[in-house]
Amino acid sequence: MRLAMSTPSKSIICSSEDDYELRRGPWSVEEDYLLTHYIANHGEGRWNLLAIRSGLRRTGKSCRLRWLNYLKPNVKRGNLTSEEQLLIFELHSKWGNRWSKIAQQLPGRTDNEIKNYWRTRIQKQAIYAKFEDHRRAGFVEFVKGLQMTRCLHKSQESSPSAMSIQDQAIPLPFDGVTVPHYSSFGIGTTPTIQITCHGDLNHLNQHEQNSDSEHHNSSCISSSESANIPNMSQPFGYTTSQFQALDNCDFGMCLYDGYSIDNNSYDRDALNLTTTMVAGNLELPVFDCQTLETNRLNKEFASSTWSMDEL
DNA sequence: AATTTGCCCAACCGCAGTACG
DNA sequence: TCGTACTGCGGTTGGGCAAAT
Repeated sequence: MRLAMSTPSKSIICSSEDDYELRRGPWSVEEDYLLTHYIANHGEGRWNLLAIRSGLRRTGKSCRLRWLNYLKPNVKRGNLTSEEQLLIFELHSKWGNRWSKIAQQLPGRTDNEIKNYWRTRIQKQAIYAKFEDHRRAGFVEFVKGLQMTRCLHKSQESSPSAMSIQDQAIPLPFDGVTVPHYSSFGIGTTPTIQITCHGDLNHLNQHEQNSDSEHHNSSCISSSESANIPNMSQPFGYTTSQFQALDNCDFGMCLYDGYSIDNNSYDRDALNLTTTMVAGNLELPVFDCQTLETNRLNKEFASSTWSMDEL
């Protein structure tokens, strides 16, 4: 048995002594057609047999993977929705790297896709923040904390005269952050988006007090709201500079009824995002965390205004 | 404009579990 | 009961592409 790089379509051809060549690498259109056609006529399963009878010079495993991850009709293409992302967070905190199990809860999504999503977008961020064990209790809150940090940066960007909060050790109110009731929104209903956070938000208040008064309402957290909040806990102790790096995660869109709402494009008048204090809890919007290029998002943030008034 | 860098994702690999003769 | 083949899962790799330099 030998391995050789084949020139056509850069695929690798594995040639055995009996001159039977196994193709590897990217699938061609013809191969896709052969596989789809065969399965349409004979059904799935018996992958090794399928690989032989269909005329594909692929292993059964390769055929199965291609079918399940790409060719199967119900496979969804494109970016994960906000709802799917949050569901992944929740399920991963519950089950860990059980990708196939998680994928079962996301119709049309493959374990491979979810795994890739996690690795490229979430795990990377967690490692950067030295939060390597994402199965540890609180990782979901960590992820949501990223969302909140986005909100803080948002407020900063919308208040040009505000004091810089970079490099200040600002404790983030992770504990008690709860999932918003996104799943209960009905089409056509007015959602109340909630994030609850326990603790002292006076540092945020201080930041606000240093802001120009005309931008005073631009923060996600108003002074009045943070006035009587009990002491803050600091479960992870991230500095804002850490989170600014984490900020590269694409938390740039407001979750609304399961749809991603671009900061610039949604109809703000149509939104009724209530921000209320309930027993020391503060409600904040939830952000999408994927799908758009980081730089583009940053530009969008920089150019958009997103004040409490608008909310 | 050319080159480098980093990201994303399709595909591969190895292992474990299951089915079957 | 055992051995083999098949299937499924999770981890890893590498190519393509776009952004950055």
